[in-house]
Amino acid sequence: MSEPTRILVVDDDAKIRTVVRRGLAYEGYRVVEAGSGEEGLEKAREHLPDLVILDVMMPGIDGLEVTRRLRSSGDEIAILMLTARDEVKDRVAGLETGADDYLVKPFSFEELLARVHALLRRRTTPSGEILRFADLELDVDAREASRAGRTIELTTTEFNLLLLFLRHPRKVLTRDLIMEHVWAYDFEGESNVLEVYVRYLRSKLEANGEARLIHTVRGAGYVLKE
Amino acid sequence: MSEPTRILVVDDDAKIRTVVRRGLAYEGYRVVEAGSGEEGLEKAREHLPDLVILDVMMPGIDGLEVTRRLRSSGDEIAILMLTARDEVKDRVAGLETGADDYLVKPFSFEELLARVHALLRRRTTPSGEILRFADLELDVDAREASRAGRTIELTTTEFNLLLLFLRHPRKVLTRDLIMEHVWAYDFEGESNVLEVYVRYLRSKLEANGEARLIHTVRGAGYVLKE
DNA sequence: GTCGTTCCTCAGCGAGGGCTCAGACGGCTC
DNA sequence: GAGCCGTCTGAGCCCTCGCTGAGGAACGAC
Repeated sequence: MSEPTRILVVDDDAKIRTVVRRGLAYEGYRVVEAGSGEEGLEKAREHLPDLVILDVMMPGIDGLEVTRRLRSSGDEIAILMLTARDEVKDRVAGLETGADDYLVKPFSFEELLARVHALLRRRTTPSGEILRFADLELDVDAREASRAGRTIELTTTEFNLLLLFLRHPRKVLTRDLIMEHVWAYDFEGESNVLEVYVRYLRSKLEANGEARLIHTVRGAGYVLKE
Repeated sequence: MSEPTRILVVDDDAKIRTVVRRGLAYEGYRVVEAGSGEEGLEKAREHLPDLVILDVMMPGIDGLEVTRRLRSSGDEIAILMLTARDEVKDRVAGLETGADDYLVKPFSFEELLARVHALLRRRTTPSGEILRFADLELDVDAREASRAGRTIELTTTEFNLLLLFLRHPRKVLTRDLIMEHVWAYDFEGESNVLEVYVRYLRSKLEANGEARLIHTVRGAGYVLKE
């Protein structure tokens, strides 16, 4: 909500990437590019985008395979597939492997934008959502957490941070990724805000001596796990 | 001069949406459109409409599923379902999942309007409606509140604001949402009317030293909760 | 006109919460 | 066991957000 929506564009055609990137950036999205399937998977892991725009036909790992792997990784990422004209079988295969929608090349930017909007709408947190992990609950509407029944008040930043963890349980989130998502920094100088907020969260979540849920992964980042 | 009634129209057929929107707008309603179930849920969350007009047959999340999700979110929204001709099982299923009424396509606008009026009458002011939260009561007809038995006089604006809170208990309502509902602003310049009225309400509701019910969520908005 | 009511504006203030910093801690490597 | 690097911790600064009290504008009743 507060954090900007991230879109990953995977296409081996640099021209298409550029057009799409510029257009989407102008619309206020954060755009990451990848020129191949391999790079796409890597960038997806690195940035946890909300939406992936994916060309089917690429040398190496193609769009279908990328879709398959993204889906098997468990995150709920929206996938918009770009297919060549008249390649009906591609579109069918795309939807079957798990793409959420497809767009036939060539397309106008407006068409693309319409699909993007539609897909992102679907992704956004549905009403009444309560995220759970172990004995921890986060009521997104009420913006409050609870653990083992006791209510926990959170400040905005704490809430955003915990939300990120709960959306990606059991995944190690790197410092950079967290900073980028919760603080929207491409920060230059060093700062230890993240450590400080992890501490705040821990102290609130473990106030009654409960087990640690946010674990430090030295040299990497943090994970939410039992 | 109470807040305008909001109606959300969810149908994948743009023509139907347009006809319905124009007609209802002419009748003085505020209309929001959505072209899919997903978008419908999103718009419902964003605008908190009083009534949803919902097509059953839609690709993706269909009308039944939308109904289910709206109902599970706890808000009391009136739902009018649009079903294809002769699809009796749809109508039954619709009512079973929680729709309040249905209308068979094709329909005349007058028929639709009649149902809309009927539903809104039933929903918004079933005579003698009293909203409650904790020890707070709001008599919608009399436009007056009471807490722990003692009667509280409210001005129009105070009433509208409290009504909004009582219709969405335990939900954080953003400033923008509240402004939009109670003041019908798409306000440009800054104003702190909202803060002022929250203050008025608080001072009236807590005149005898009772616990706070309207809580500030810094950086976000306000919630009604114990 | 005067009075009362309600809506809204404004400016000052207080504190919540975001962030920084320095030093302590602790796990790894050698 | 020593040293180092990465993380944790406690203290504290400071800015912004929201709260407050006062008062002016608009409106209607009389």
